[in-house]
Amino acid sequence: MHNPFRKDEGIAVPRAGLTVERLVQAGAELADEVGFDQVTVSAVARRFDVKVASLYSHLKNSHDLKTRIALLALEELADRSAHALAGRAGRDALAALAGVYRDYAREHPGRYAAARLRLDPETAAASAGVRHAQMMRAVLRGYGLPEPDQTHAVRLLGSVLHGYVSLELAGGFAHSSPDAQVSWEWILDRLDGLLTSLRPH
Amino acid sequence: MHNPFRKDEGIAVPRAGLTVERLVQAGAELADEVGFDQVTVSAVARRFDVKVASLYSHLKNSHDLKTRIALLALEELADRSAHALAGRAGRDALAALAGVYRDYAREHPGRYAAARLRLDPETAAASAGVRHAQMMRAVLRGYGLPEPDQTHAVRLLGSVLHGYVSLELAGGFAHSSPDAQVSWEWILDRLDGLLTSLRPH
DNA sequence: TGCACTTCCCTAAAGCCTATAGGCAAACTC
DNA sequence: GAGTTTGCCTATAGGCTTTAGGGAAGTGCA
Repeated sequence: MHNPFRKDEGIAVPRAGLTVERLVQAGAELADEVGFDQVTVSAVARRFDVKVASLYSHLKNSHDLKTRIALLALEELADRSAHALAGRAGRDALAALAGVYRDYAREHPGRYAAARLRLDPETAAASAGVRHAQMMRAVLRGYGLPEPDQTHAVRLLGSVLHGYVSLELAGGFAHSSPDAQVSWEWILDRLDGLLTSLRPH
Repeated sequence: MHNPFRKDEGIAVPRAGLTVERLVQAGAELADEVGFDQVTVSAVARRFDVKVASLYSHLKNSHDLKTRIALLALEELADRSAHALAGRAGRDALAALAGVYRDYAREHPGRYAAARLRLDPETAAASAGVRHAQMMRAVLRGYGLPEPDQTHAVRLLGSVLHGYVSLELAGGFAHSSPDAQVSWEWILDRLDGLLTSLRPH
């Protein structure tokens, strides 16, 4: 697979070149293919055609692997969000951010599930989760809401995005009309209207 | 625990009285205590002070156990919802339904997680999930929305409820002001206002 | 009451996963 | 090229899942 040399029946067995980064990357791919809860140290070892014990010099344990995959997913999602938000404001920014979440979840369901992993406070504080919060606030700042409305709106927006994407990923809207895409746009329109109507004048 | 007789060092070892119902009930309690993903056939067997293999005459496999816990949770949640909705309409009904979801998730986090388990189509179709959909539509019917708006609104409502409850359960709103309760009410108010404004006149 | 039959929980065993300890050889350092 | 470090290995132990088969407690009927 990743290192064809390792399966040779010859005498020389080159090293597999394992690094934490490669392991986490492989774990993320595995998550997208078979589901985040199916990601296991054993499965990743199998991908590299290497014995399981070999991974334990790179990873503390199974939870460590999953946490790192979660952090990777949060980074990727934050990067995409930052890129999509550049130069946008208002409804445009809202739609861009929402689109990033939805697309990421559909392209990388396993990673998206990983990003929902509950992190311990210190890890969370050092993660890209902070950037997510900042960007969400940035989008809402465009609507000029006073506090505490802005905070409430952050929570509403977070709930809608996460909730919709989760339900769609779980197949909740499949095989029923109207198409999920139409509802998505309808929801964004209503959300935009709501936020706009909250601006003090 | 459930059957003190079984640990007696005496000769007679009475039967444990295992039934699918008791196993599922114990599994649900276990889920609330240690998390749904920690629910295992072994752990349930331990609760009844019984060997693991004994459970396999009552349960097909581990997945069967989890599915049954999910179905139990869906039933309980649907029952509570039906009770809470009786005689209510409009904003009242909306708040009642939302309150049931939120309270259930906080009282029974493991069961709530179980309720989010992805069921195969036939199982889902025969589950209380159907009642959930009906009740959500019933709440929205009170707002007199035309189609396809009503469907969009069902999806929005589902997303907000599930999203908010998930995020709160994951600790997303803990240790930050304003209090999650305040945001919750704010969100319900906005949602009610939004739905009301959509009614054709 | 006695006997057959069913039900219930058991022991045994195999397979996969996590995790730790210790070993040998490849790769780097000087 | 010798010494050190690094990287992947074997071996091992414990936990969870699942199947196969056995023995004893309960049930029904003569």
